[in-house]
Amino acid sequence: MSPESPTEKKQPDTVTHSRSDGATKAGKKTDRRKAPQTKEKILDAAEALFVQKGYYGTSLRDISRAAGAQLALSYYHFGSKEDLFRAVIDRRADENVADLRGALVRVTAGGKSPTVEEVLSAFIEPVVEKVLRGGEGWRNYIRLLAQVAHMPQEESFLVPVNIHYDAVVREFVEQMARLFPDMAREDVHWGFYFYQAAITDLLNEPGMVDRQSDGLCRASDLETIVKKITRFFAAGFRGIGGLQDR
Amino acid sequence: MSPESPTEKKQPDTVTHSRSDGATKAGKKTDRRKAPQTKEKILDAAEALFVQKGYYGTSLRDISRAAGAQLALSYYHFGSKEDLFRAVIDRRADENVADLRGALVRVTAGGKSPTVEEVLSAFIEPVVEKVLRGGEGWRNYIRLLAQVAHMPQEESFLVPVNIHYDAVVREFVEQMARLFPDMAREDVHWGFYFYQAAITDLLNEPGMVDRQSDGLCRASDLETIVKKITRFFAAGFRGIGGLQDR
DNA sequence: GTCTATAATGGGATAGAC
DNA sequence: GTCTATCCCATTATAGAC
Repeated sequence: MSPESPTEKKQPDTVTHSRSDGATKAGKKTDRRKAPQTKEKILDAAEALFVQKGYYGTSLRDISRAAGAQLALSYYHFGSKEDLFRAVIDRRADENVADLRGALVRVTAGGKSPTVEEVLSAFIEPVVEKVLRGGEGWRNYIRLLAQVAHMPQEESFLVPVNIHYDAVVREFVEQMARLFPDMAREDVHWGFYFYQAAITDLLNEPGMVDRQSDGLCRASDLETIVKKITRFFAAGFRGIGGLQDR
Repeated sequence: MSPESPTEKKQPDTVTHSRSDGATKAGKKTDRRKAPQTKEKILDAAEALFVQKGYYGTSLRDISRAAGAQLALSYYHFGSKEDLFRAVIDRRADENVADLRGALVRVTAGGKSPTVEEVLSAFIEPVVEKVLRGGEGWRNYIRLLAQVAHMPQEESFLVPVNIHYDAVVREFVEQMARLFPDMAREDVHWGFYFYQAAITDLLNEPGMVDRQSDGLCRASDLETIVKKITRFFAAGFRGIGGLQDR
């Protein structure tokens, strides 16, 4: 288990010192206000490495090296490893939740009743969008979220994730329940939970389906998957909901 | 993050020395053939701890302490931490796979065509059976399997899991495809993959549904879940299979 | 804010007596 | 097969100069 360092390209140090706002203040003393850059670089590196090797499998040394920063700076900016992990989760959570909520609001705009497919799509599409077009940072973040969803509950550093995302999930379940007024509330929860499980699995572990299907299915082809998964789970909901017409 | 040792009852040392075959050889020297017990106890402890804290989060020192054995014995019996992990997976794999295969054979006995529910049940019931009535060891093992299914692909120690379980999963997918001859093979794989995702999530993380549903759903109530999950996914398969009558 | 240096601890792994 | 003792290295975390 040789701890491989990730294939990160370290930016040359010269770039680090060339911030544009440094020029405006006309170099009195050496401009050392690199904090925003360093902080972000540490967060980026942590995000990438936590995904690749897990929380325990990643050391602050790995992170510092990948970020091109000093080990001590992780402690200066974040305090501890757990705090750093929390900061990684927190950084993009609000935007992500806002996008999910926005998508839900959009399909229910004007009090109209959406289709099951529309509600299911509203939950997966903002996420897929980020993976496909949000750049490497978002790609790592989403996968990290999916990974966290599968970690042992006992871990104390997992709490912040739940805080961010529980509320919006409830709103989706609410909307689903409105679509199937005759379905037991319990069953709506189960159905949506199964749906979340499929999504997090997909985002997390691109390899199992590919292998089991001999390449027929490709978990990395997210555009195809959005169609497949919404269709399948819509059928599941309609089947247990007893209504074929929505 | 205090590393709690599991609630294992240490067998008193007196019992350790009272193996029946020790008497047959009429105590020449001190009978030290405790290997089978020690080996199993290390495996048991490893199984429990890997589930609780993950691979990297568990040290061989933790395992040895929980097993009531010396640190060096883990190396003597298994070689390395990775090898120990593999041994944990291997120990119960054959029996587990045999039960899955047996359940599949049973619902297709005599060349008869099973229902979708029967095939889905054949995949989840042997597993649930072990969790409910297989004792603590099986309960830990199944959860460990579910956990492994969600770990980063890159980990080298995950290979043995795939080796054991891929074949039988293919057989289930085969049978499913036979039930839906008009469904694209690809879609059968997707459906079964979603199903596996829901199962592994359920076995892994008993807490998320409970929380999201305010206790309405309880992931620990596996008997209820077998009904819910097979019903939901059968509906999913029928919906995309275009056949309402099987 | 950044750096070097180091403390304090725990990790995987092995040698060798019994 | 079991045990003690130990090597060597990585880890989290902090102190203090600049």
